[in-house]
Amino acid sequence: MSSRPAVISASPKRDHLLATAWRLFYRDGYRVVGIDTLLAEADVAKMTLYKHFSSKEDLIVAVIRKRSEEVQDGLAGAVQAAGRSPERRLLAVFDWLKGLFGEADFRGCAFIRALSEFPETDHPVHQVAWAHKQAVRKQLVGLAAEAGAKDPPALAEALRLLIDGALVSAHATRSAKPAGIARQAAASLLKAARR
Amino acid sequence: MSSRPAVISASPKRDHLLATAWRLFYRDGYRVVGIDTLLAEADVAKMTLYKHFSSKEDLIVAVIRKRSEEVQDGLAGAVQAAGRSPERRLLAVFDWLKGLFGEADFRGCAFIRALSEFPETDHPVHQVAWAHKQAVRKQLVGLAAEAGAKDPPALAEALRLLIDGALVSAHATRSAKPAGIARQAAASLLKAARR
DNA sequence: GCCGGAAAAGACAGGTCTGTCTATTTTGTT
DNA sequence: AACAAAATAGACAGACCTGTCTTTTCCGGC
Repeated sequence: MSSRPAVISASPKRDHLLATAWRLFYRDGYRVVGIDTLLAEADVAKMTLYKHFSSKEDLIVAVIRKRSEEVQDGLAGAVQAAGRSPERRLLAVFDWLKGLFGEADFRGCAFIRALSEFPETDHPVHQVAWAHKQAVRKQLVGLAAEAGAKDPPALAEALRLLIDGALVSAHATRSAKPAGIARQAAASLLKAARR
Repeated sequence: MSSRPAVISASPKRDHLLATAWRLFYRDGYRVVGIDTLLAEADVAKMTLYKHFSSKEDLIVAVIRKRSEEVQDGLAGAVQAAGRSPERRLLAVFDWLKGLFGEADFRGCAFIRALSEFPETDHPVHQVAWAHKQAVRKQLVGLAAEAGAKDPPALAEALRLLIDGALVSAHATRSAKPAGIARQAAASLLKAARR
């Protein structure tokens, strides 16, 4: 018996589809990009797609889940690289943001855009996008606690507001500046939250 | 000669179309709602729509512009009703937000959703939605200056990040709580910005 | 009662969309 | 070389999309 996993997952075609779908969905939008466009771009047959994903919606969910993991890993890496100072570790989140905003193909937050394109809160795409925001919130609570905040969940929540706002601003202005504004505000909030 | 304005605007049919379009676009999304659905809901003929608007895109822009005026007026009214204390006037923005979040049909920020559905920054819909955010920013700069902030534009920018973040959070959680979090953070930032 | 403009009704063109199906070809393993 | 699994090409259904066009109907002012 081969060691093939029970769930159909690790497949080169599947990965290639996910990567291409991510690129197009993020660039143009989840709804506006059609299956045929995606297949032409990926150079993959339609039946192959529907063998790996039950529907376009299912594909979108998978794309968002994968991106969520990448973002969480990137964030955790940036925090770890920031050293041991709890304050610096917390503010490293905003430096990481600045880097993200500076990328040439930055088009805003894929998760906020998913929440917007699928505004019904019980829609699977909406829910998986929101699950990402909650995962980030968890990371922030840890950092806030480390940094000695009196009420870590409260500080984390405020920081998330700053981050989401910065993501929106950076998208529309095509600028990394909002990261700096958010960073300064975060430092101020942290100071106040320690007292 | 009657006092009809030069620009074809104040028409009952046009207003009715704008109102219906707003309701459907805000509930379901700008792209997902088709012209035919809108016309059936408004009980208006297709040619009537295309007599008042040159295209669907033109209609979306008009809807967003109208909503922007309403929001700015609502905000200005809430600030004025808050009295003369500059701090209270500034924080009234967040109380107004709380009321907005509590509305039964609240579905997030129509402008952020427009920015998300039309992610190209030079798209007319993207630009008109961003113009709204800048108009709100102007109002905030005034309030920040009144409240004695050292750098009013900087404080206003930070407040806008909090507001946009709260709008996203309130949408996904169907809760008015983010308004309180943002209000508290805003009060803290204001205190720090006065020193 | 009549006339003119606004609106309605509905067909139409030319696309696009998702998802299914079949038949053929490629690929990897033994 | 043979076989099985995976992927391909391409047609297809049935629905939807925006925008245009023509014909008919309504309605208010004179």
